[in-house]
Amino acid sequence: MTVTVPVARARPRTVRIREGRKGRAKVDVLGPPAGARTQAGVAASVRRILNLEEDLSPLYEVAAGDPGLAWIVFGAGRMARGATVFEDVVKTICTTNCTWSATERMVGALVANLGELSAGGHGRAFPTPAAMAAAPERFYREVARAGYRGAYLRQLAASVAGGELDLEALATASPDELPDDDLAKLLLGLPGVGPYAAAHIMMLIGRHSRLILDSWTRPKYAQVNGRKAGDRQIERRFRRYGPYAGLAFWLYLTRDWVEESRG
DNA sequence: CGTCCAGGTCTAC
DNA sequence: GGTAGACCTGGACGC
Repeated sequence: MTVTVPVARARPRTVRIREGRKGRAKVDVLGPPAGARTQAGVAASVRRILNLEEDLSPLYEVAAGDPGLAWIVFGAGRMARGATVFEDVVKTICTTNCTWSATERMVGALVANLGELSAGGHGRAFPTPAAMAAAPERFYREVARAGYRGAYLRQLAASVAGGELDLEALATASPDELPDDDLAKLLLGLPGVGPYAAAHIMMLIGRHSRLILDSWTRPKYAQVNGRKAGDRQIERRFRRYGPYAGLAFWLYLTRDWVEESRG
């Protein structure tokens, strides 16, 4: 895949990520030669995007004893993410109460109009909080066509740009300093973030306790499971996974995505 | 054409 | 604490 990532105190860079040998990722930086600082910045972004740091072995230990999920232990479970938590939160808000095509339209407009061009001009980075905060209401309404989400996005961007809200810190805080319940409460306080979005964001920052329950996962669970089930019943089924319940649920639902590519 | 609703959330009871 | 209605948008669908 090709993504454009931010680089501290420099233009964004567009990188091509491919599968290398020995399970490694091979990263090519497009455009002008990248110095040491740029390489380090790009590497940090790629690590976050691919979630390379996370140790999922506790999940695999439980999954090994669950016939429905034993297949994941080869190394499944790393959800692709944005380069920043801010990006993940914005995109998640853009998935709420609309079709996937609408999500693509909104996010595409943000990047195309507010995102900084990468060195070499190969792509645009996801817009910074400052850029999104500076965009007028009209942009969200008439260009992004974000509807009522426009106000949420501007408000969120302004809080982050103004320094009152540090979303990036949420990804590095340990469960000891910030328990899942507190994190969930904090996220639910963000504009446009409800139970679905909070669970989704938490999954992306390595807090997998919450199940993402929405109009896609509920029927998908019924399909995979063979029969319908209420939210409480679904949560019971994955309770054995404790802090990994949400990820176990997600993998249970998306097995067909993985089997396709693994054969 | 009108209605419904999609990877929900917010407010007001 | 649980629930009803409103909410932008635009595709899908029935008429």
